[in-house]
Amino acid sequence: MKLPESFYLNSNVVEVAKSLLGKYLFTCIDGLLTGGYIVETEAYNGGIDKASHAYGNRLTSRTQTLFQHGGVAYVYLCYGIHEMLNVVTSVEGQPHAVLIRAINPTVGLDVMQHRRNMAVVKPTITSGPGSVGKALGISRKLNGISFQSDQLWIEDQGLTYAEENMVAAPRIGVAYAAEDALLPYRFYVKGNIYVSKPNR
DNA sequence: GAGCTGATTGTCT
DNA sequence: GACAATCAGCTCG
Repeated sequence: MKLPESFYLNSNVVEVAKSLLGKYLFTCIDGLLTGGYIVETEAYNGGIDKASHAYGNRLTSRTQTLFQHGGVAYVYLCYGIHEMLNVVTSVEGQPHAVLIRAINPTVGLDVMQHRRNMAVVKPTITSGPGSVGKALGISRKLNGISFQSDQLWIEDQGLTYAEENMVAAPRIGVAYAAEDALLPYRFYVKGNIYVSKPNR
């Protein structure tokens, strides 16, 4: 069953990032179903987070999606190559989002393998935000789409993790964000092979 | 309009 | 471990 709209309206984006661990993310692009459960996320805490694109409530054509109500996708291009998927949360006007950094694939492995041009399936197939985007067929055409749609959605299939199996750590690649780079806004499942950086 | 930078990854040494 | 790939947004002029 799809997560209800209310799940995404929580104004505590850090809480949402943590509770997304173990949730199943699916895409159905060009009629091809792919998905798996989320094992790594990062929270971006709206206008007061120097690591966020919307820091200082900066409103541009790119960031306007972040200001929408929770439950839509924010997809953007990084380094000119990688399409990254975020889950927009909280109420309209609060640019909160959760970056999906890694999933444990369960459905459509052959499709993902083809999209990634991999001769053999390796854990890197969905490890890291750029890899997740590519494997799931995410493109900027999905920017602003609802997580209640039939192209992109998240399900709760009853998978949960105990506190000791979830790790909170500083985010990746945000050194420019000064003191905000140290915040423990990255969450991952301890020991899962799809987590993008070494488990500690 | 030029110049720089980034929520990264794959490849080559 | 270094670095190229490649483009949108931001800052200045």
